[in-house]
Amino acid sequence: MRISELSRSSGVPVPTIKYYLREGLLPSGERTGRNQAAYGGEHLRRLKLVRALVDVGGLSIAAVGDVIDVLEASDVVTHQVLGVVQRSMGSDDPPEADRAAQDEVRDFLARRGWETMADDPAARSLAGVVATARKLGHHRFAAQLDAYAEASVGIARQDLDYVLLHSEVDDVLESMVIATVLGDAALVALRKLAQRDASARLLGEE
Amino acid sequence: MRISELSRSSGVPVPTIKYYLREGLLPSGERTGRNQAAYGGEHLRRLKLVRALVDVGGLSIAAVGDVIDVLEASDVVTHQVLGVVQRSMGSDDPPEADRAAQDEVRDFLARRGWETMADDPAARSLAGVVATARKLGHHRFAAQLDAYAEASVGIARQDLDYVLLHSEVDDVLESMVIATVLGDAALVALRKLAQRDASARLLGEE
DNA sequence: CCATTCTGGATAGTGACACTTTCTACTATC
DNA sequence: GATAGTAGAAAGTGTCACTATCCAGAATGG
Repeated sequence: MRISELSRSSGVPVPTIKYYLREGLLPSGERTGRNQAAYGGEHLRRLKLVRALVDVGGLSIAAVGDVIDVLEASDVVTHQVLGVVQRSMGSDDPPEADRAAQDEVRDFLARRGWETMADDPAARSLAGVVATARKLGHHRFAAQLDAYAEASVGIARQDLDYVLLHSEVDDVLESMVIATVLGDAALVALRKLAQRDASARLLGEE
Repeated sequence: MRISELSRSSGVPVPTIKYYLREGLLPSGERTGRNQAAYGGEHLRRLKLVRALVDVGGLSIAAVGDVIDVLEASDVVTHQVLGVVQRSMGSDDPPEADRAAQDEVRDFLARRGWETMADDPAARSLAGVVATARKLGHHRFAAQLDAYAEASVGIARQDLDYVLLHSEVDDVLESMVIATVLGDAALVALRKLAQRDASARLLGEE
């Protein structure tokens, strides 16, 4: 497969593929001459993954690069990939949390038995969210966290089941990346639909 | 309050405040002279809201403008604000869904009794997610939707409760905006924490 | 054989975005 | 009366994700 066919079957313009090659998001094709190279199914597959991460996951090109690096490192454990993917998906630098917000999040983590995750980036961005809520006068927002967490636990169990179910079929690591990124997008969309449904029922249509 | 004090108490640089004024994100202060204006608490409050939408919600300046416009329109109903906020938060243009993905989402909506929301942007982006999953070889991803939806319904109920609870205290519309945007960020962070917890339990630490 | 199309690789340019900088002509304050 | 601050306008900046242009050489169709 030459680059034009790769472009045709992926829908990604040739110059963009070249750009991804330059950025190390795609391995270079097998050289068959001074200015000729052949690409295979793995390239197509990788290209689709990159586009999914960018288009659906909203990852920057640099973040996709980090994910790819982890996928290609051979000595990486499943549990670690999750961390890298999650970090790549996180916001660049969450607003800093003041003491009160940090305390609320610390208490919350303690209630759930999640104390060990206090310095996880996700916990920090959670503290940032709570701090922002407080600055906006929404001091009771933190009380929502328990309900959100309850739902999240159910979702996470689903996520794990899904990944483990696919562990024979495919590359587990890639499945984990895909499930994490697509799951996020799906969940956000579904929350919107559920909100609109609830809102329509309680507050009346339009 | 002059602009420098507004800057100091919000942490937003003066030139940025001027930029927001130009973009209509902030109403102009009350003129007290040819080149002097006074800003009040409502300006500070608005400024904090703008920063929350940008920093936590990841909204573009244009999207924040749309939200502000709706908040300032007096004849708007609660249920409509939700739609505008949700649209402002959505990705610009989700990947197009092929027939198979559309069918799966249609079936899913029918199972939930959500047929009426088939042309909601959130439903479209959901179809885009499913289509992307299929392109990546994850045909069973759509089966996850029911579990996600179940969790989303619980979350949405929480969200509504929260907004209605605050309907006396504050501006309901603003509460809705804040709860929707911050809730999204909180939920995404919590899913990560829950995933890491589940992953640590099932797959072993580190 | 030869005109046209395509190739990998390098370099430079583009458009959107969210600010920043700089400017001018004033005004407030010490 | 020197210094700092102000509104408003215009131009500039840095980042990002491409996109365009070149080039020498290779593939392909007639």
